[in-house]
Amino acid sequence: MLTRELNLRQRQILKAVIHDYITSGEPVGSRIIARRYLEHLSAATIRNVMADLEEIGYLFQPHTSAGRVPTDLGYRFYVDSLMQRPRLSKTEESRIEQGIRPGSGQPEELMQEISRILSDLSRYTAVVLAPKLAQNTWRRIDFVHLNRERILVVLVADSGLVQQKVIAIDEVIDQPELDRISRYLNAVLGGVTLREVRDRIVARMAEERDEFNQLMRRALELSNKTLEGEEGQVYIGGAANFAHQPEFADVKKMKEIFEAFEEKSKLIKILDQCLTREGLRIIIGRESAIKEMRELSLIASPYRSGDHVLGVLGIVGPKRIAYDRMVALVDFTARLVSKILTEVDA
Amino acid sequence: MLTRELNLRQRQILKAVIHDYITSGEPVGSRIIARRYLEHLSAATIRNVMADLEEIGYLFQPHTSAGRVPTDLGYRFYVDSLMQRPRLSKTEESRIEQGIRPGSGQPEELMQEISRILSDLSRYTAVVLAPKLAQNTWRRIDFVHLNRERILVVLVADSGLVQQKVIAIDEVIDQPELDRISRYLNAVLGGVTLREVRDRIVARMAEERDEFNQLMRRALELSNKTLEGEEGQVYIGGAANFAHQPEFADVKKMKEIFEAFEEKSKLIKILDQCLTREGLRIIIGRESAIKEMRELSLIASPYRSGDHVLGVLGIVGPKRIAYDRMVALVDFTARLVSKILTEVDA
DNA sequence: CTTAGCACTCTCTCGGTGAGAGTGCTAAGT
DNA sequence: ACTTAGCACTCTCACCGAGAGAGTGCTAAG
Repeated sequence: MLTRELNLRQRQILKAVIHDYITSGEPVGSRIIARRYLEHLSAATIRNVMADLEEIGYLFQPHTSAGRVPTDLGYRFYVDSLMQRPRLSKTEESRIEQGIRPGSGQPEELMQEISRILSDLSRYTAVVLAPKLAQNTWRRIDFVHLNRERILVVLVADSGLVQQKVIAIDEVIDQPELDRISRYLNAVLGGVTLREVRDRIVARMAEERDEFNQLMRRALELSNKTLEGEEGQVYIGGAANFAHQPEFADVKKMKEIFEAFEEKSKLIKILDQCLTREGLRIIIGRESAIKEMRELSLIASPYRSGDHVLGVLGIVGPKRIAYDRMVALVDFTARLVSKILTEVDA
Repeated sequence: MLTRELNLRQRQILKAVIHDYITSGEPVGSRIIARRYLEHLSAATIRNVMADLEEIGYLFQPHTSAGRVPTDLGYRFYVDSLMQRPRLSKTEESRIEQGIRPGSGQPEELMQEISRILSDLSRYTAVVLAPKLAQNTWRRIDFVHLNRERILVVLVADSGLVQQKVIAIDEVIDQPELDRISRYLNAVLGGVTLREVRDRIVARMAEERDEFNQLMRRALELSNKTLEGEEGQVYIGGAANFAHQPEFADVKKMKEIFEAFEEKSKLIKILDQCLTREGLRIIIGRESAIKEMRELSLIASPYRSGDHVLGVLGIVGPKRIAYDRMVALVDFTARLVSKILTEVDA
């Protein structure tokens, strides 16, 4: 497949087909392209080119006498080589800025706000992967003794976010001892993940050959318990927007999609992939290897606090989504969120 | 309307119509009733009775040559006077008991588990209204100083649930002072809501004529801030189950419903009504005064910790839901959750 | 009071038909 | 050599009408 060997005319026509299909949702014929996009050419000429594009695998014909529809490959070429990246309007930018203001510093609120504003502005479905305890870098840790077996761990991230977790312990540790442990941990903390803290403790224990230092041992145990068994959390906004889309008018398809959204584990798997990479990513249809995403596209970008990637935010929509606008939207939002989480508050 | 003046035969026939409609989803004719439910009567006789029931307003005919469908009033009479209350099977009971085990003591988990098990077993949509800070009675309160303006409030309920909230304060309060305040509040706490604590402080301030006692003043302020601006939280499980239902095959209706679920405020409003009342409640179709619920029924029951009603759990489904089974399911679950939240853990 | 019989009404399914859209191919034009 | 007009062909979709099926209300007889 000579993906990058398209000549100007082929590129123009592919672009036109995709644009038209994105707005209309109906297979687009040569006539429409000739009239609406390339007036100096006749329908017959365009037909020839379209036949070529179909052969390369960029277009597809649902049936003999229908127009053409882009394939996954066609969209891929479009987003990689054809698409321009428009900016959002000032109005939209300020709507986002207004919409995302984490008052309390609790991640839940921030995630809700992000998913809300993304789904409102896109009219599609927003997905946000929350920061994980393991991923985040922390400024402070506190332990609150709840009862004999349970302790509440309070973590304040460098970004100002506050996360909590209840952990179960085997031995009784009283509050003064907990305070000592947190003082000890806090001394090591600062711009560092909990995993790194653990490693440092282990290193220090080795170095000091003091394997039975109770304080260190307990600090290690509490850190472990805190990191233990954490699964990603996804916030979904505007799932109902799928009902707008004519291509999901079929109830079976709708059901499939809604079930996929409820069974969040698959979604987390895809989003996790975006977590490792830097920058915005687009996953089109079958590219995702997940059955339910066959007919969907994901536009997602990681967000950071400082240099640490914390989570992912994005939009899920039909493959005929307005990629250019959505890229602008997701990109702007991710940058804004990163900025908010990076500016350390007093 | 002489609602309770139905004779035996009318009751039998109404019950038969409702049972058949609930399982089949199709308008039921006199023939079917005669064959399947009341073999000693002829279709013609049943037709006469059905005509009567239609006149009273319990049945309705979609068109001249269709069978009958129950009206909201018909369902209402059924659940009030006709329905028996079966027990769940042992298998189901133990599935629920297995499914609801709040490990961490964080309400989120418990709510998730409840909504999951309810939607799994009912094959409809589960709704759970989370406990509110204001409603709950507390065993302990702690404050963790986060930074200049923010404090984390940690509340341990009598039920063992742990809830947190970040509040913003105007004046700087350091950790030792926060500890003093929490000691003071803890002394008043125990089987009591935060609102009552506030009232007691106010009373004591009045009594001691010591309006400028800083400790009390600050304790009061922190309690106020904690209660401030709390909105109900709803957990929804199995929304995709609506797609099973033939009556929502119409995409427009589906969309309406999904949007209603996303816009949770309306749902909260309905559930709040169930919060005040004791015991299980059934709301059928237009009884709810909320447009989106027109075609839906809600079966909900409050759950308690000790004598305090904390929240509500229930099931939303089409009006032709299997009321008897759902009532058993919701009732059992509410009792179980109440039991879990009442048994004080060590 | 119950029931059999009957005419009537309404819906739903199915096959057929024709309009419309779009194509590929061929041959002529530039 | 590329472009375009013309044309036959294919496929879908909306529409129509007929007929089966289901259920009713009414009447008259048991």
